[in-house]
Amino acid sequence: MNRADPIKAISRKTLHEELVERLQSLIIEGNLIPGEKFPEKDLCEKFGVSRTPMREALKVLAADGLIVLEPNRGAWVRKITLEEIEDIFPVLAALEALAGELTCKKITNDEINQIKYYHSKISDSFKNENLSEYFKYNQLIHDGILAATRNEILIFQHKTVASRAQRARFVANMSYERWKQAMDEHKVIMKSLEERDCEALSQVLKQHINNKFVSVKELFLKGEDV
Amino acid sequence: MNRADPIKAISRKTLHEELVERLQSLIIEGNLIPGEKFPEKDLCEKFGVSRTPMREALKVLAADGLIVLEPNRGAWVRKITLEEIEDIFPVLAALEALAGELTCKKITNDEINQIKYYHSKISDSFKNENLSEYFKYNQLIHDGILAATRNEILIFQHKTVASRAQRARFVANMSYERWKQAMDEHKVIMKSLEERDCEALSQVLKQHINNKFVSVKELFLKGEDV
DNA sequence: ATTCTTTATAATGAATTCATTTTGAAATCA
DNA sequence: TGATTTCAAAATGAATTCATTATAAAGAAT
Repeated sequence: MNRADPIKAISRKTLHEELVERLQSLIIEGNLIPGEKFPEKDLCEKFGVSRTPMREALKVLAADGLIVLEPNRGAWVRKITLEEIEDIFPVLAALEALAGELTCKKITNDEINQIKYYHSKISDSFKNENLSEYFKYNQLIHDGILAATRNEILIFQHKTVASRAQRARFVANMSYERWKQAMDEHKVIMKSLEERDCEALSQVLKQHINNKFVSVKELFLKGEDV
Repeated sequence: MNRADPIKAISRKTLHEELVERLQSLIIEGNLIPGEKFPEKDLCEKFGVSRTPMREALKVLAADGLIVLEPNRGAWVRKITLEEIEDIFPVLAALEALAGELTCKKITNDEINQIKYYHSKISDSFKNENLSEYFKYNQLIHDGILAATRNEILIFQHKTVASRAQRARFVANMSYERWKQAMDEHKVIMKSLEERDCEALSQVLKQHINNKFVSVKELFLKGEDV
């Protein structure tokens, strides 16, 4: 599949695919409460589908680890524990480090320019203290780096692990200090990318995740909910 | 969940769970031919189940990337390409490297002794040129190292990626030279583990995968089937 | 003969139905 | 009062049924 190919195949979606996506968003964005049981019937009524495609979707989400299915007992959104956070971030850091190495070797100048644009936007949002804009461009930058690795397996695994991290509501919170730190890290990310310094990029991406790890863990211990 | 806990919860399995496991084995062991279509009806008859649980299982396998589902067209075992092999192994190497780091810090003496036992068995199987025994104990050693990381996310992601690698039949083939090289690597793995040298263990596990990568790639290019 | 329609068959998508298990409230007993 | 048992209602597991889409063979047209 050529990335530059402007013609994309028309993707026809089955109900269960649609449901997987919608439910994933609901869970990641925290609209379904962890630990709370949700009966199939209610979900089916909300989405206006029968139980068959809904149950298919639930199996997929369970395989991804977003929900827990107990035979004959039903589905729960998986609770986030400190232990899970401590498991997730080192794996995410390792995947980001690899992404840094690979991206450097594969990224095109056009792609670097695109990310430079996002970087300028993210600087603006920091100056304007616009947090939701920050998250938007942060996501675009990191997705851009991942896509440039040209490694479908890495992209897929990263997405899976990142979505589990995302569920910690704390990921979307930041102290001003952490925000400032993150901006400094982003500067180093951009610099390493432009210089195509693989080692440096790999290291700073890993450090970026590890610093976020520290920040998320602090917020989790303070909040102690989710 | 405590690993040492001798009492395991009785696991009642639903049909679809059973099917996922059985189909996974069939695919990984190469009993279902990549690229070949398999109609639901045939599978249902073979396993003696109705379409409902079978279809649930297929969705899960598709989410794991073992099969491809096209709406209204059915299911295929995903073909392995050179590109996929080249994507898989670097990710696997990164995960193994992380496993090495973590294991060193967490592994108990009992667990090291258990792995030492497997190592003695694997040396025997090399001497006796018993390849299937070699693979058996190789699997046990690597599973033991993963389990000792105590990182459920890492264990899960590693399993997913490793199962995709496993599908390359070539993984289960080895030249005598490669086998000898692998045995040398195993010696270094054991030494690093006993000395709890994190850095060394991480490096040798990564190298172990990268050398396997080279060997698998060669066999793939020679064979050019699957 | 080759290509294009047409149409019957088969396969998949999704809703419904039936069977089994869980759940929780009412009834019973200590 | 509190614990245990019983049983009806609700939820889930799985099979069946119905609807829609793909497939491929037969016939028509060039």
